[in-house]
Amino acid sequence: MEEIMTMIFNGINLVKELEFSLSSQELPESDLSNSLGSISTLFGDANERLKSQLAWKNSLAQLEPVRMMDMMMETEPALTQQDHWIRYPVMQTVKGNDDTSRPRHRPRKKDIGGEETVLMAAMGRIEIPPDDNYTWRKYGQKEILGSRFPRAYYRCTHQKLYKCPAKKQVQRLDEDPYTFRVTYRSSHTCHFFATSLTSSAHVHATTPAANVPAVVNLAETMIGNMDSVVPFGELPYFNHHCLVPGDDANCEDTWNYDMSS
DNA sequence: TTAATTTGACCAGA
DNA sequence: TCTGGTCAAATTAA
Repeated sequence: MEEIMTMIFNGINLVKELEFSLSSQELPESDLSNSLGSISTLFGDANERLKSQLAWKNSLAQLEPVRMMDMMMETEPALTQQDHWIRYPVMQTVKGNDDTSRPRHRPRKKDIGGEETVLMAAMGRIEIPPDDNYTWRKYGQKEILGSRFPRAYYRCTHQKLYKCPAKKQVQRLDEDPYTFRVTYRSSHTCHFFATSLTSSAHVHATTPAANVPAVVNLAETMIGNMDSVVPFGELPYFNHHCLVPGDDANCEDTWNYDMSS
């Protein structure tokens, strides 16, 4: 983090130098271009490093939320709960729901299948939840009774193309505007992820929590394409076994973390 | 031009 | 009848 702060301060110094040069009108256009390029590169690099750092912490937390929380509390016990969420975005499962009762004309939440609600911290003090490595398309927003913030409704971008039923709702918490309650409904069947198509081929199907894609995607960001590093079969994968095709209610979903198989 | 977002209306369940 | 979830036309962004 210190390195990132140093980069930011260096960028600020460059801006100040540029400002001074402009005010004294002693800067040729070629130097102006170089100066702007340096500033842009410096802030861009700092931003990228920051994003990588946050994504890394986020993905670790998604793998083992409880253990990660314990580890972080051990190392920084003085942090408040809110500071903790802001600094280390953590995904916490709140509840599950597999109610699949009563068919209706228009598919409603109880028809769609599995439901999982997680709490996700904003990436810093901004009003958007962290990326979960899927591409979503917003299809609605509603003011919710008793809530200060509206609820946003998203469906998978690939809904039409691949008939992917995945949906999610995002709601900011009244008590903590920097925390989002994200409710995932139905699993992705599109098998594609926002930024990594190559790695997605290794994942047989997807789950709402999307843990593995996040890790694979992050690893690719850090060390390049996983194809050249991790042989197929050594990645954890998701089994989606249906007795009746299309009948999610009677499917068996399991993660296989056994690297020896 | 295409894709995504916004937003008011509509629908279904409680 | 109220509320939450979805639709779809209009608008905006890329």
